[in-house]
Amino acid sequence: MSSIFDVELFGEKGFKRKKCPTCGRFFWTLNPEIELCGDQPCVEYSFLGNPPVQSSFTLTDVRETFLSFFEEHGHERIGRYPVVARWRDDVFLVGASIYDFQPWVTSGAVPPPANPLTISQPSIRLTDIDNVGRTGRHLTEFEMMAHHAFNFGDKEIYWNNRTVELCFDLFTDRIGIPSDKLTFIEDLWQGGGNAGEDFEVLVDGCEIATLVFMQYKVQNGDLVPMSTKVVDTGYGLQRILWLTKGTPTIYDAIFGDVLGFLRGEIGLGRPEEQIFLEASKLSGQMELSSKESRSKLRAKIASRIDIAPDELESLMHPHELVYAIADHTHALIFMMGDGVVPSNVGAGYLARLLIRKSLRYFRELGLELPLRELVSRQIQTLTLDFPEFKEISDEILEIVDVEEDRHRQVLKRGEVLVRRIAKDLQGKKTSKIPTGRLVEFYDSHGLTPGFVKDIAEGQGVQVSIPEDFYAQVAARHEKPKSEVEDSMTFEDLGEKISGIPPTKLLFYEDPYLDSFSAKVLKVIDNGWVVLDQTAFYSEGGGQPADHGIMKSAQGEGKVENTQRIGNTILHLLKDSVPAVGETVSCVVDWDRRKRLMRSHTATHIVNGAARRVLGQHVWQCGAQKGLDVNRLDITHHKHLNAEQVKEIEMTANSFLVTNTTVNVSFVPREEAEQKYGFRLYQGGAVPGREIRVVQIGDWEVEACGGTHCRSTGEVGLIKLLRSERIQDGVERLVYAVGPSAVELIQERDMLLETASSLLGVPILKVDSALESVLDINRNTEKRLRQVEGELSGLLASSLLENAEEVSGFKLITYSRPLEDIDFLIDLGGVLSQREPKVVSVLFAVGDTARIIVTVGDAAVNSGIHAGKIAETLSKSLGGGGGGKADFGQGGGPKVDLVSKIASSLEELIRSQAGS
RNA sequence: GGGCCGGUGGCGCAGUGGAAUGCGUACUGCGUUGGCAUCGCAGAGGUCGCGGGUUCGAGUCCCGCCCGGUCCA
Repeated sequence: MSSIFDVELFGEKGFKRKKCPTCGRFFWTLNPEIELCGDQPCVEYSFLGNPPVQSSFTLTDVRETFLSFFEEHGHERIGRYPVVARWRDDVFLVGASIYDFQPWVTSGAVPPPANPLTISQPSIRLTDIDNVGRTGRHLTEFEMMAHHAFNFGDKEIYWNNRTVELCFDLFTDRIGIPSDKLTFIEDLWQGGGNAGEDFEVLVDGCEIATLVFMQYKVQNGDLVPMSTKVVDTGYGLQRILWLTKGTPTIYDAIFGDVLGFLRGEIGLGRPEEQIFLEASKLSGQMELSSKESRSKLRAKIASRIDIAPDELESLMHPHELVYAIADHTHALIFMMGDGVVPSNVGAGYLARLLIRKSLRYFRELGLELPLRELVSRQIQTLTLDFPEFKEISDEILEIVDVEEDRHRQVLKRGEVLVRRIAKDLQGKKTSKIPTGRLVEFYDSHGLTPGFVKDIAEGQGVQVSIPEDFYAQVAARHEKPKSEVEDSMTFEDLGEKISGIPPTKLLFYEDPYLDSFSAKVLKVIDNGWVVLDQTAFYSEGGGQPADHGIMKSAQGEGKVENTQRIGNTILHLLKDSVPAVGETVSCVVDWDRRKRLMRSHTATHIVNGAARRVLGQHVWQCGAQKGLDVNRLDITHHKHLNAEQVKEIEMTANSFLVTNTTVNVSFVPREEAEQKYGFRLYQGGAVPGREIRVVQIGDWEVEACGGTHCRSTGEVGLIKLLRSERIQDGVERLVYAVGPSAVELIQERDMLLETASSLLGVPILKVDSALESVLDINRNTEKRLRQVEGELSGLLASSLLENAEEVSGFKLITYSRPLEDIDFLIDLGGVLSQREPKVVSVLFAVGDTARIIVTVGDAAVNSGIHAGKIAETLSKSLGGGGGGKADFGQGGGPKVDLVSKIASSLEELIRSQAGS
């Protein structure tokens, strides 16, 4: 048999292959009595209260045991990666150790940092977040310990035999698990577009490791073999510790101190071991996705330990919340420690989700404790293993406070909102809040149905929460259709340049090289030219492409774009395109390039300044260098005020004038990460075994592919123009650099000059002069309104004196320019107040005509209706109108008819008076 | 990145296409009072987020943008 599962070790040790009668899967074991595979739901956990190992391991012990074991067996130990996957755009968070090496290493594009290697990678998975605390085994943050071997082509490090052997030795020799307790189940693993056979490794029903032999690409559902074969293992650190302790839940094994603290704050006793022991056993037996299955589980546990389901619920629920809080805040620290700032988008939202869930659980438990106190405790414990969180802990706590305050605001606003709606419904004699409203409260205002219920029922309005509430929320988010993908232009180019040797990058050898000669290797029909070497910088890292001139026998061509695909640089030529084989002489548009170099160096300086002014949580999360203005997006939880912007500007410029040398070097990845930390990856992680490190003194060190000035003095000047809020948690700094900055300052100066000469005061008095101008304007307007009021009084008298008597009413018609419409409305009001028998029809005439009709009390009582008069008159002007009995308005575009409709007016009044 | 909710005096909010006498609160003055609270009277305070469009007429309807909130990936 040549199956990948039939490894040498099994033969040597005498493992037997069996088929599980329940799930039908094949598995390997040394225990002749075992029939079932050993996984859930085929078997129950049997280590609870009865661990297979006698030990007093801690998390630190297990981690160290693992890593040193693999070091002793030829693996290089690699430091952990951040939990924020800045080097990937397909995921926000690292969910497994292999994420660290995707896609660059696994695709073969970049060599691994070491081979084979071992690592313990903190990983975050939020998909099962609602099961955390309830199942006894789910965590949002866990450490995946791993040993990886990358086998490229013929160069094999090791494969299935060695992998299983190492795993077996680790568990039996070092952890001390009896060998006949180990079960290896055959399975097929798929994920992230790859697949491979794998073993699930189980002990006493607990899965503690997965050994994947990744060797296929998934294409259209088929498995296509790859030349790269990767040993991808994952050992659950927390699971292994749980196994050795045999506590009722995994939370008891890892969060001991925190759980005790929380229970103390709430006044909650220790949970009944038997209950949670059974819960953990049983929850493995069933999917816990719906509320229904959760209550089924409750019922089952209740019958096992002979207790009423309601009583069981009240015994378990508070403890489940305590477990969940401990877990959520723990994961939160990893996320924030690695630079995630809570936000309403991206990874930031996931951090906010954890905070909000924790706060809701606090509320449910009646816990008044500030969240920061719990987080602070957790950090203290966590820094023993992760000292890197020390320097950022104060900021984490501050941000947690800000978030808790925000949440309070949400609830406060929500309470007012729900009260209002409840009152509204009562007015309509409806005593129940409709489900649609409930969904809207949650989706648009962040209010959970439970919260709404509390408030509404206090107002005497009923709320019933549907079972499928969250499904209804989800339904609101179903997309109608997906967007069309971008054009594949560059991918098309990629195929056409395969086989061309890498372009020699002259701009790295000498960033100040502005002219060079090169040989044309390839010309693609639409004007893209590949050279053997180039000083044209290709667009990347937020730095726009170089432009310039390329001279050949064909003439002088303009380089209008430069792009990089893999290791090849392509130039887009306009006018004269050279021929293959020609030698061309090229000149880089140096004014452009010099501006971009200054901008790029300035960006690093501003980033460093922002971190110094605002704190360690500041990370670059996007940057665009330009010829005139540049922008840098940074993570920060509050709006920047004018003082902070000024301070960043001053800090940056004060450093700039020290004229510090900008040092660029290629450094092996591991060395760079060790020396400078993951701060390097401000612009996302950079591929390659060697990283190009741009170091500006001790101010800022970044992995960066851009071109930079020799020293900071060349930047000249950095002028911050403004800050904007891009998203919650992300602030954008906009700034100009060098001569561009001077230009902008000059423009602003000019504006001030103009303003000062318009106002006729010196520049320093522009503000106070403008203030007094505005003040005068306000007073003038007020005065105007007063005069208009007086005028309308006088005018009313005169109009009433000259009013036409029609059927005992005083008919007034009067016309003014269109812009006096407000005056006419006022006048109409005065007329109807002064004279009960008045019927006034006022016209405002301009490009269009407006009609105001006011009618005095007596006339209204006699049946005259202002709105109807306005309507009738307006219709004859080609428009429409309406209004109340005493006040109507309308108008129409037929301006020239205004003088003629007066005659129809008398008729109108007579007919209304008669009716 | 997408969905939804919102933006009207300092603050909290009303406002069926037809007058912003807007409402509550805070503010100023006067009165009531030994003083405070309370109460009464008067007053001040508005680019209805911005820009287009439809209309005789837009806070209100349509489109775009800006800002805030929230949920989802």
